[in-house]
Amino acid sequence: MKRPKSPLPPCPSTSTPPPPHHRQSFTKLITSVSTKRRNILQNPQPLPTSAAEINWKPLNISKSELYLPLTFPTGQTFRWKKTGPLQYTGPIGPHLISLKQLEDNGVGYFCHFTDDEDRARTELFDFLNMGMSLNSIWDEFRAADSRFAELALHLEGARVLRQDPLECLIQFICSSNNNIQRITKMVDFISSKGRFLGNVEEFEFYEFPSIEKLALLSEAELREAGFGYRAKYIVGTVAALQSKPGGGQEWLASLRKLDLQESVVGLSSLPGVGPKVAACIALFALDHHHAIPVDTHVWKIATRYLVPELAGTSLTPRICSRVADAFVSKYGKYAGWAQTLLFISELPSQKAMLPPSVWETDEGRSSVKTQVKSEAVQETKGIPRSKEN
DNA sequence: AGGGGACCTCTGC
DNA sequence: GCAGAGGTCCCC
Repeated sequence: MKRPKSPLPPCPSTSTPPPPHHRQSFTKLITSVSTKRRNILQNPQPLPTSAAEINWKPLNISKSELYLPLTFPTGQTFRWKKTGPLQYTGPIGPHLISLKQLEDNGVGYFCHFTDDEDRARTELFDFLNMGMSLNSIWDEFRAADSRFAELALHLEGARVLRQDPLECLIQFICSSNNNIQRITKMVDFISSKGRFLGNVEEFEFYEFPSIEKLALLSEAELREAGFGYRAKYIVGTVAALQSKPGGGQEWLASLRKLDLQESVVGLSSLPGVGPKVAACIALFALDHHHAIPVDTHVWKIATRYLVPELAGTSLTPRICSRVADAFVSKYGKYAGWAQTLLFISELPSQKAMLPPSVWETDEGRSSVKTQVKSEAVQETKGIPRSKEN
């Protein structure tokens, strides 16, 4: 087993489990229609999505283990939407779940649409990687790197999710040389081919389409939808998956059992998957916690702090793997989790809220020209983070 | 092996 | 206009 035994408390039993009929009636208020009917759904019913109406069930997890604004809108997944203050909603398999940062230093969840609440909770725990203790992992990073320790003070709770491999693969093929807004639009388009789950706020949510459903997409249709040259990658990758024994799903799942390098070799055989995308899938979906997605931000960090001797060279696969090795040497077997925090700290939205003291160079300081009014900035205003008080 | 350019589209300066 | 967006592919 790659995943260590849970250092966190097991599934918290909700203190006051609502009677089954409660859940049932509540769920019925949610608009949920079959795929066949969804195109006649012109005026979705108003939905009970305001925080006051939702009976949040507690997850026994502190803000330092999971802080939603640093976990969901920071580029790991493009399927989750901000549906309220400190609140995010997204599909996990056939379930539609909202999460909210609660005032009492915890996180609440609510299953909008599921036929099996217990199973939904189990899959939520899995998706949130609850078996991993962010605090323990970060303790090692803090000990190894004072700069990480400084950043960690301000970016508590930036967690790595455990996503479905197929969803992750398709999302990150879309991500190449692309911006978040457009990636989201593309992922939404693909998602809309799956089974409709329901609306929350202005968003429609869908189960991610199966490989069989994805295979119905043509390159022309994807180009029409604005995928550009990535259209042929999607079509090619879906075809490659279908050609695997068992139809691809099995093959993807098997990558979790291989070591990182074998996984990356397998993934890289798919069109549109290079070293960066492969590392993202390995880290965000395949339990390879030391995978290092080396993108432009990480490359900057690496040449500034970690491997200055590589500054000026270009990001070839070989150099890419040297950078990854340097990360693993410094941070150890969960190095990918360190990369995630460092990446987030480079996002303009997050950089704007870090004190200048964490930038050791003038270059870093001057790169933040204006205060960016980001989601996370605003969220942080909502519930002040203790370290900044 | 590794540098260089093309590739879709959209946003921000 | 033109670079840049959490790159990849192809060619030399």
